[in-house]
Amino acid sequence: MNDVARLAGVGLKTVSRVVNGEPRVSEAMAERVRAAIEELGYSPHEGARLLRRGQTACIGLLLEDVANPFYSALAGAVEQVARANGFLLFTASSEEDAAQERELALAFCARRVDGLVIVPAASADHQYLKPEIEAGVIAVFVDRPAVGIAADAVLADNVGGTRAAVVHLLRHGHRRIGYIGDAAEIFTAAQRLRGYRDELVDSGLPFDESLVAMGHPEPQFVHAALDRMLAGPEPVTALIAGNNRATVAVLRDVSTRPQQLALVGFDDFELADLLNPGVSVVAHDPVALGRTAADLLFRRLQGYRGPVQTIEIATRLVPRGSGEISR
Amino acid sequence: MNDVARLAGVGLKTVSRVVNGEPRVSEAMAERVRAAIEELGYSPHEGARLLRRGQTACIGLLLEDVANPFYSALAGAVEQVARANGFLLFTASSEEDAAQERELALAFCARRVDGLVIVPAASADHQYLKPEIEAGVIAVFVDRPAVGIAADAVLADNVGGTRAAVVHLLRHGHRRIGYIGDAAEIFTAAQRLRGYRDELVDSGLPFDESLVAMGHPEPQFVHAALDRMLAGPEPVTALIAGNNRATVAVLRDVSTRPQQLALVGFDDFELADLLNPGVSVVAHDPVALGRTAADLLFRRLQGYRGPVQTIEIATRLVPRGSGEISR
DNA sequence: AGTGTGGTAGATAACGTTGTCACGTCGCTT
DNA sequence: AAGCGACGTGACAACGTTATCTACCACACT
Repeated sequence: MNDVARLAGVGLKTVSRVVNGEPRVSEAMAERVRAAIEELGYSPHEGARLLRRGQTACIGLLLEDVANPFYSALAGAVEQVARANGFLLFTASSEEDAAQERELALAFCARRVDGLVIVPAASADHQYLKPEIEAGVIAVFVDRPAVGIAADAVLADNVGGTRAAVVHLLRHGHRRIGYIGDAAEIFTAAQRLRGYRDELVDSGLPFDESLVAMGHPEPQFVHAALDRMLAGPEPVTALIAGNNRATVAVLRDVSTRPQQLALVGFDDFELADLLNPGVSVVAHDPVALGRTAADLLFRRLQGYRGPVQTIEIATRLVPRGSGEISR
Repeated sequence: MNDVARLAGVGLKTVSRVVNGEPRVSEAMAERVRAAIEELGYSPHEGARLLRRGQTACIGLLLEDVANPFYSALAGAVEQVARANGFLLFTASSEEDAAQERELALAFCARRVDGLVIVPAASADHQYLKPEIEAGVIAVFVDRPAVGIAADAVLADNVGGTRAAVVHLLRHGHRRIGYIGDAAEIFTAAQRLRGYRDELVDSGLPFDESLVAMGHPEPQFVHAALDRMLAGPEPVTALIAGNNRATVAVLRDVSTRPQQLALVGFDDFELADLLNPGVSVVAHDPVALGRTAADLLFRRLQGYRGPVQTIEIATRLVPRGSGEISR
C-alpha cells in the first residue's frame, strides 16, 4: 500500500479511499491510484483491515465429522448462507471428542471469528464458551443443544420421529420392536430412545430393556445386539435403527441372516429407495437444520437481540417397504 | 494485553514472553502475569499475532460441493492433515462455476492463507492465481489439474480405471458397451471417456459415438440417453457410468425398465454392496487423494522446493455382481 | 477584501501483537 | 577494583490497514 501511494504520488489514505470506493476522491487521483495498484499487483491485506475494524467476517463451523454425509449436507447449507452474507467459513471436526471440540472452538475464537455454529460432541460441557460469548462471539448450536450455558439451538424433532416409527410398526402388527441406537450420552440418541420408549408405553406395551442396544454402531456391536434380540422365545420382528450409520450396519448384518425383519431407520440416506425392499426412514433435513442455524446466527450478527431460542425442525416418516413388512 | 501488563505491573513485552513461553522470564514475574491473565480472561488475538509474523497458519480448501460424499471424504482428509500441522482450514464450494471458484480463491488469498488446495471447476483457467503464487501462496490441485499455470496436482488414474471397466465387461462377453459420463469439459469426465475409447479400440472394437452420452447426470438426461442406447437393432448390453452421481441415476432409471444391464460405475459409494446385484465399481480413494495433496502442500510450506509434480493415485476395480452379468 | 462553505488531500494515531535493542543488576573472573 | 558476560526487563518500532482530524484550495457570498 505504501508502494502504491508512492508510485501514484498520493497519500496513504487516498489509496485506502480508492480501494474502499469511498466518495470525495477526484477522478484523476482515483485513476492514478488504480493504475499504480494494477502495476504493482497490490491486493489489500484482509487481516490487517479486519484487525483495524474489529471484525473478521468469518464464522467457524464445528461438527462431528465432515465426512459423514449427514453433516456434510449440513455444512453445505451453512456455507451457502455464509457466502451469501459475504463471510468465509472455517470448518473443523471434533470427532465426537469433547476435548477436541473445546480446543477447536477456542482456536476459532482466538482467530476472532464473529460467530460459531456448533454440533456439540457427546458429553461436552460448554461453560468454556462463556467468556467468549461475553466477549461478543455469537454461538448457535445445531442438532444437539448446548450444555451448561444458555444458547440458541436448532434441533430435529427426535422424539416425534421415533414415536412415528413405533406407531408405524405397531400398525403393521409388530409387538416386539428392537431399538439399536448410538451411544446413550449423545443427545439425539437419548431423545430418540425416549420417543421409542414413550410411544411403546403410551400404547400399553412394555418397555423391554433387552430389546435396546445403545453404542457406537460398529458392525460387531450391531451383530451382537441382533444375536441377542433374535434369540429366545420372543424374538424381535421389527427394528428401529437410531441413525444412518446404525441403519446401514443393520442392513449389512440382516442381509446375512435368514430372518426377515421389518426396519425403520432414523436419517434418510441416498439409495434408501433402491434397496429391496426400500428402506423406510424417519427423514429429517440436514440442509434445513444448517440453514436455519446459520440464518439465526446472521440475524444475531446483524444486531437482533431477542431471547435465546430453541427451534425444532419437523421429521417425517417416509414409508418405502422395509417398515411395512407385516407380522 | 495492555490491561494484563498494567494489572501485573509489568511491561507489554513481558506479557508477550509469558504467553509465548519464551525463556528468561523469572518465575515470580511469570506467575504474576499468569494470575493477571486468568483474572482478566485475556486470550491473545491471533489475527494481530499473525499480522506481525506474516503467516496465518490457515489453508483454504476449494471444492465443487462439500455435500457430495466424494468431496466431503476428501475434505475430511485435508482437514485432518491441517489439524495435525496446527493449521485451521477454510472451506468453500465453487459449485462447478469458474467465476465463483476464482472469487473464492482470491478471497482466501486476501485473507492471506498460506496455502490452497483446489478441486478446479470445469473450464476454469488458473492464470488468475499467478500473482498470488508469486507472492508466496502454495497451491496444490486435486482430482483435476490446473489450467494455464504449472502447479502440483494429485489425480486419480482415470484412464486406467475405465480401461479396467471395459476389460471387465468384455471378459463377460459384452460387445455393445455404453458410456454415460459427466459433462465433457470436466477433466475427469474426459479422461474416463478416453480410457473407455482407448480400451475399446485397443481391443479391436469400434468406438461408437451413439453409445456415449456426456452431460450433467440429471435423471432426465440419463433417461433419454438410455432410451437411445437401448433402441435399435443393436442395443447396449452393458454400461459404464462415469461418476457416483451418474451411477445412482442409472440405477434408478434401470430399476424401472424390463431389461437387465451389466453395469460398472466409477467412484465407490456406500451401500454399493447391499444392492441386488451389488454394484461393481472402479473405486478410487478420496481420502488418499486429499491426504496426499495436503501432505504435499505442507511439505512445500516447510520449505521443500522440488519441481512441480503430478501424483497419480491408483484406481481398482471392485467386482460385486452388476458387472458380471454375462451376455 | 474578508468570511464561510464544500470538496479534496494527507498526517497521524490507533488496532494487538512481536522483534530489536538498550538498560540495569547481578556474580564471576582477572 | 575493574571488567565482563549472563540474565531479566521494558521502550519502541513495525506489521498493513482505517478513522479522525487538520490543511488546503477554490468559489461564492456578505
